[in-house]
Amino acid sequence: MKDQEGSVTADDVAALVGVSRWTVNRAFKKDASISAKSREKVMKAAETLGYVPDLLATSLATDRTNLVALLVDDFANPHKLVMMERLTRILRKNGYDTLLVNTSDEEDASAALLNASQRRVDAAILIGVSFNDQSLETAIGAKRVKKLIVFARMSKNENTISVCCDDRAAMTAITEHVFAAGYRNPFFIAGPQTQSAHLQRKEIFLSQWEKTTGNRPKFASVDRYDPKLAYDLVVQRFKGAKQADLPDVLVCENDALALGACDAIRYELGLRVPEDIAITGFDDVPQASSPQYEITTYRQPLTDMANALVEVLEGKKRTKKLHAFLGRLIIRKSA
Amino acid sequence: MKDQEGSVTADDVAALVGVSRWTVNRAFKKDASISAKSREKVMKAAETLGYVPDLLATSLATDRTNLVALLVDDFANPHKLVMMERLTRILRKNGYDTLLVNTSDEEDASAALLNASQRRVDAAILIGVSFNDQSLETAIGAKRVKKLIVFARMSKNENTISVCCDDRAAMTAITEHVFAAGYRNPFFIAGPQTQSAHLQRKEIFLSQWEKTTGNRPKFASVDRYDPKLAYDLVVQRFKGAKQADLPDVLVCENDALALGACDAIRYELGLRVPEDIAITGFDDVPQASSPQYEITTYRQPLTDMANALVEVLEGKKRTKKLHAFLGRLIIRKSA
DNA sequence: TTGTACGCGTTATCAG
DNA sequence: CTGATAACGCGTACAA
Repeated sequence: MKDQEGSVTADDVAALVGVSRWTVNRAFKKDASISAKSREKVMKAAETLGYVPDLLATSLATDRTNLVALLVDDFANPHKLVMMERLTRILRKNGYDTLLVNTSDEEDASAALLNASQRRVDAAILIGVSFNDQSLETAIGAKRVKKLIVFARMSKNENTISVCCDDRAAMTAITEHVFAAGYRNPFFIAGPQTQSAHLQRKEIFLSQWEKTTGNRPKFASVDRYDPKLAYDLVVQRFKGAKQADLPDVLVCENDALALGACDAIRYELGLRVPEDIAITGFDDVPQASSPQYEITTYRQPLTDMANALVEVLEGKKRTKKLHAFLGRLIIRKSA
Repeated sequence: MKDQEGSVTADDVAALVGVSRWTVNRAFKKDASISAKSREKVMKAAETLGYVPDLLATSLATDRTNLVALLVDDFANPHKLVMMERLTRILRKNGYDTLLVNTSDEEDASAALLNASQRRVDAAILIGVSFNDQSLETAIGAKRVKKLIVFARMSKNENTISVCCDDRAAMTAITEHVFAAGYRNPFFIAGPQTQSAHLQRKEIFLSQWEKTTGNRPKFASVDRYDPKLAYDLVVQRFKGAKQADLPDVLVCENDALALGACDAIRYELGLRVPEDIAITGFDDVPQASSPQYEITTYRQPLTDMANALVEVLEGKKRTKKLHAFLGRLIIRKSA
């Protein structure tokens, strides 16, 4: 026999006030036809009883959960922390709660997604990368997930909506800056290459650079956005290389890679940044502005993007497949 | 008129198989009395129809959601990313989903907590710091939250369960190491001081050091676990100070602070780490092992802690108020 | 403005 | 082992 069992229902309040349960419900509904007097009485009683509507029951009845699943897979990328903070805050401000789904473990990924769908999330938001194209298809195919949104990336998938930064404008700005700064021998470090959640940064940079200078830069990619992997890549690729074979600037797909690359240049190649090899990143993670790094980077308009995301959730925006926003180039010392 | 409306219910499956809805349900329940044959038929039909039990309805009926709220407030601390990854993964492995609640905005905090409780989470897990003592009290008082667990911290609150690292053992190890390494003039940098989710590191270090050497170290604290704040603190406190007034080691409450302090020593004071001033941290965040920092730190047994957390959720562990685990000192170059 | 069936999809429990 | 009834807490639609 537990205490009074925490669960106060609308009936309890109704009984106390002396009205029907539905009147109580109306009191909690924004634009319901109820007399101010009734509402006031109800609210007061609710207060003393500690009643609040049960979202579980509400969701079950309305088929709207106000819950979204946030699928994340690369926890090694510090930018994820920034994104999560911004997204959860703005979503909450708009009445949404966030289910954090860790899909870094391939096996669990589909199970996790399935589970989220079983909770009838209003939408699934991908802010990961290497999310299995296959299970994504499955999820959509089964229509279990009402909306699938790819955040901060493009998606070629037909059934998906992308809310992201305008990569073309961004990389153009970076390219122009790098060129104007006098660098002539860039090397591009890319992240994982997937179909479902794609980034065009590499392609855009390569073609822009080729258009400008006539030659196509070399590049390489790593499997995850993990500074350590970028570190290893730089070591393996450039340690002991002849001066002539070294690039004069490393254009990185994002800061996570840039940070690792920067460490490698200094501690493994024994060279200086930017004097010997310059670096650019993307995202403007907090670390990028640390005096140790001072990475020249590009800041995504996260708030705009998050707000657009909300609009997509509410169905305000037309079912446009792509919502792209302009960010800002942040010039620091690294390039 | 939407398509077939995604929502396949047990009734649909039942109709297809030619049994009652309850038989279908039993097929999905681990230890239900149902013939193997029936189950097989049901499962096959479910597969083709794409049926999975609805967790909303299940929760409503069972009063168990298998959902926990993760309350986070200091997103500037990179260790949070590590914790979130570990927790979500282990929770999921044990059948729990995670609601990520951002409480960094004071105003939203209580609303967010209330909202989580309206979803009937099985427990609320605090991995933040400056969580408002007041709203915590409110939450517990209203009995809206069944279990309140403070992760990676101590809590003086009676109605709370702590799952954390043994700070006494940890700080003892750090103290001994620092002393053995020959440092004699330490300065402690602490984080925010709250009641609800407390850390004893400062107190323990101060008393241990005093016991060993006879003098009590000086210390200072910042409002958030943000490298930038530690950076500013070091600058403000030591920039331009006389050699004699400088400590020979900065013992930091965690890596977030250590990283910022390290930057300040090098870039603002123009000194070397560890030659001029050494540093120790806590948590062993990924960055701490970067060649730029090489921070001597202490790694919490996160997996053990997460598993203990699960046991608390399942009610296996006695309602012990505190569950502490032993971590490991990681010695690097910074001290 | 207020009150009344009925349904949302599942589980617990009892009858057959 | 299987079918049926009640209940979880609330929303919609309609009637009063």
